[in-house]
Amino acid sequence: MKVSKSERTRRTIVEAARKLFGEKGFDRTTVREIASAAEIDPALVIRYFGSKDQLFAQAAEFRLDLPDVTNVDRSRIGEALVQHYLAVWEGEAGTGGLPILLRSATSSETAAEQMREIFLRQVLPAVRAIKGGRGASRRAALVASQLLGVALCRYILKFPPMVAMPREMLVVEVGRTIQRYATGEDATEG
Amino acid sequence: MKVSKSERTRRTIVEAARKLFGEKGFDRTTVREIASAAEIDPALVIRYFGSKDQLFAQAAEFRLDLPDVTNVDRSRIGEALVQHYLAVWEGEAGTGGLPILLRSATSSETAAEQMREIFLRQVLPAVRAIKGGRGASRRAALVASQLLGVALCRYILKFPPMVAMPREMLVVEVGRTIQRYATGEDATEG
DNA sequence: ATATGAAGTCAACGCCTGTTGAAGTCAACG
DNA sequence: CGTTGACTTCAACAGGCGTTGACTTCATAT
Repeated sequence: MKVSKSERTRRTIVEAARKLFGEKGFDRTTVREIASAAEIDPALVIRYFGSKDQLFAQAAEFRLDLPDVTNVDRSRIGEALVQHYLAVWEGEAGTGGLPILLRSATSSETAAEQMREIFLRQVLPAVRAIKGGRGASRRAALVASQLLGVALCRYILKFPPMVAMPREMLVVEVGRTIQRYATGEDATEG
Repeated sequence: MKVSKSERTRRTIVEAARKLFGEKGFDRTTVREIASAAEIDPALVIRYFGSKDQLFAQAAEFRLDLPDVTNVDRSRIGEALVQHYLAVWEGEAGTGGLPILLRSATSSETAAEQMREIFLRQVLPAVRAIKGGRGASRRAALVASQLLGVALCRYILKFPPMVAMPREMLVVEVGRTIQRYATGEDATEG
């Protein structure tokens, strides 16, 4: 079963939208720009997705896919999480859901709400799986704060030392923090 | 020497601008809204500040005023920094420079550049003062990532557990992380 | 009282935005 | 060939934006 022509255009539009939303955020991306990048008419964007907001909602959808850490060396859980997280950010190269949301969530309540959803449905369960208990939601929030902070400084604000830092160093340094937040205990040395 | 009338209006405008920029970011705040909040004509805003961008630049200016930690118990430097940082955020209640910049820096390169300036001129020197050495800029970047991440989750994205967490708990938990990043060593217990 | 200059208002410009409905194109099918 | 139906374009609307220049208001100083 081949994909219909309309389905192909839909995807072209979403791809263009992802790229632009991820680079400039919701407000600074216009329907006309998206259409131009997809080499079609602006009206078609609306016809396919109803409105700019609905297109954004669709473009921003994604799964964080935190790795299963139940069979990872317990003292290396933090590193494993950071490793995966950075790979997600660098892999999707501006077309992924996280950059899109982070770029827009500081000024759009809708996007902020989507971030809270992701925290609730994807980060919190993962942290709970590592170590349950009454403090799980707090620990998850601390984990999220450190991970989002790293992405903010490295990929969005582009603080030079943060950009220059090799990935492995981040994995080790930030990994230790995540380890403590997620498990409640410090990582053992080297 | 009394303040002239024009000076008073100038300040009214900046105050209104600070409030709105801090709540909704640069793009979603209009000159007309600012004027309306200041109870004057939109044209006056431009007359006084030249353009919306110049008004923003002025409204976003601020000093982080990181405390002098040279005479603080060395094992409590992290806590002291977090304590001060949270006080800044909660004190300025949406009218301070940091919320304004953070709300806009994800989609405005100008605002992002201002954030890099603050990192360079205010955070980096403070971290260097605690412990110099070749890794100071990296450690400062890690400090910034954690602090900005906390503000993002607590004041902007409003992750419920992060909002609910008492300030003292944040000071202790995040303080430990900042302690390690800033000094290169862990905090001693209790 | 009248002139002066600052302080503030008004209406409008040109531009860009998301969105709409009618018209057009083109391949598939009777 | 002619007609359908999916796919796409075109031109335009209504509204909001930052910004401008001419006008009014008003306190002050001569």
